[in-house]
Amino acid sequence: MDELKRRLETYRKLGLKLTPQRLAILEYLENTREHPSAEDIYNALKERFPSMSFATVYNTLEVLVERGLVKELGIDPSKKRFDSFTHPHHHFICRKCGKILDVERNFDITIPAELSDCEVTNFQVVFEGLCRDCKKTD
Amino acid sequence: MDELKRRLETYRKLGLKLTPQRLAILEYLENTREHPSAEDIYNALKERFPSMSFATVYNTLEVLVERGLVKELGIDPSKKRFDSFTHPHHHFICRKCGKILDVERNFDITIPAELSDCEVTNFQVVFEGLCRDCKKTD
DNA sequence: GTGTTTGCAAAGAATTTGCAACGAA
DNA sequence: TTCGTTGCAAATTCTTTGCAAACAC
Repeated sequence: MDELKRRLETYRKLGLKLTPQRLAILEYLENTREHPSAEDIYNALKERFPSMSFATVYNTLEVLVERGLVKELGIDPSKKRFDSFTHPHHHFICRKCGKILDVERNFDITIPAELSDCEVTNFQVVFEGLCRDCKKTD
Repeated sequence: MDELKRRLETYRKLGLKLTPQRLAILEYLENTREHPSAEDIYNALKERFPSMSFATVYNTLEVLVERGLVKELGIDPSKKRFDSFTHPHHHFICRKCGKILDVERNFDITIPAELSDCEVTNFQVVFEGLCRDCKKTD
């Protein structure tokens, strides 16, 4: 399938070795909107790769983040979350269950003057509250 | 001084016991714009309270966050940061040194339709990039 | 006095590292 | 063959917890 070829291409361009584990991690990230943590990824893949270790997940994520293929989110204070959807977009986090939702709307935000001596590479709006499900059981 | 009285008042209203450690932590948080981590707070206070433990810092922070006196920031993926400046405001984080700056400008943001079934309690804009100092040594 | 908070040490989560064996190029 | 990657286990870092002693009220 095309998808696989694209992934192979992507990796090759970055000069990374194409191990099955790496392909699986990238594939998993690209096919979820769940903003998984390292543990989520590990759990999702351990059936297919019973011998895979956490270190591999962390190593791969580190490389992917370095190369800009994946974003590391600092939204959840309890652990890192990862997002392969790198178009600029925004997030909502449920303060009860921790679910993170994408917000794809555009906000018209100009870099404030007080940051004029910083190099601002991007920004995102983080909404916080209760998601639909947690609102019910509040 | 007035400051001390105010802090005592604040605590009393919340029904919290006024231990010297707690007063010191709240005082420290109120007098810094550094968005310190638990460790920063511990280090800053261990001279005055050589016997104070990390547990006390964490306990106190937990209580302060619960009562809304302090905000827990999820901006820094490597650890929790705390902010006693509870007016709604925004942040910039340096992706190199981790410094967090306040951005007090107002942004005109309306809750997007896709979050209409969530209860959005607040939002903040997070800017990311290199601070003035790190820009130089990039 | 009573019930909370402290301090300590130990446990627990999340993440990182060292290193030998492995495998993609 | 070569050098980057994997897997394991151990180490680190950050945070939480259990419990007896101390202290605010």
